[in-house]
Amino acid sequence: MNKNDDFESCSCTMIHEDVVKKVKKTISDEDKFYELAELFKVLGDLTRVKIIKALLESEMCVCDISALFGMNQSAISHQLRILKQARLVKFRREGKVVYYSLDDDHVRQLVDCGIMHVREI
Amino acid sequence: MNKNDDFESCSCTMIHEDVVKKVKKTISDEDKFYELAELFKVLGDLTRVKIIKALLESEMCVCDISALFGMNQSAISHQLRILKQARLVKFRREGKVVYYSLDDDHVRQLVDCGIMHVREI
DNA sequence: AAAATAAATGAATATATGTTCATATGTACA
DNA sequence: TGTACATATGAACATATATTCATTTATTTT
Repeated sequence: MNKNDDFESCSCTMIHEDVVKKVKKTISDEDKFYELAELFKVLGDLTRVKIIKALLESEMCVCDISALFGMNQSAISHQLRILKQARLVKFRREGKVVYYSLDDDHVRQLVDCGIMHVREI
Repeated sequence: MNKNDDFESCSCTMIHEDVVKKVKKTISDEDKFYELAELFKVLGDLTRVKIIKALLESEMCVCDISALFGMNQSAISHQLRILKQARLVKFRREGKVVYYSLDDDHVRQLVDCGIMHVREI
């Protein structure tokens, strides 16, 4: 009987079976980790981080965000869609203009946590 | 004189000049945002998030991490290098075996913040 | 010194992702 | 109803990235 029997096949020899078993118990829910990685992935882009940082200051429309960063309106729209899908931003329409803002305070906390790590912005 | 003169060229018309100017002041340091995005990008991968979650529980060697996730030793090594470069993990060597652990408590906070957003893991 | 083992690294490949361009949609106003 | 403008969307392209395979490096043991 092989030491690796409880785990998926892998070219490695397990060295500390006790540690691996203990840790394995705590990370059972793969789906949740997928979601967590997806969340961080959404924040892991310069354009999107900048958009979020801007929205931390003020609600803004697509045009103004584009102008602020000197970027294509389409590029901003695409990124806003990704932020929207991740429920990081929400929007409201007023005539032709669509205003975006942060969806909740978790976002602020999350960004602040990140800033703490890279130090002062 | 064009409204956009203070900003890089962009196909858009700025709508709320006051808002854009106000926000622009607060996001002057582009480099820091780049670092912030890089940090989130590093966390934005399923394998790396799982490694970090494992290391939240216990220091582990490369072999054991590989066995835990049933993944190639090389794949894990590559990912650990990325985590190392981002100063999210540190390591110590003991003979042939290299043990990895989290670099500091910011990491824990950051992951906890993320978990809060995607709800219970 | 040679063999064995844990980990790291480089190259290759397949996949994912961001931006641009062109165009469509939605709204206001003449 | 037609024009103008703000935004959204689809396709294309270029770039970035994760994993695998093959190999190398570092360390221990015989």
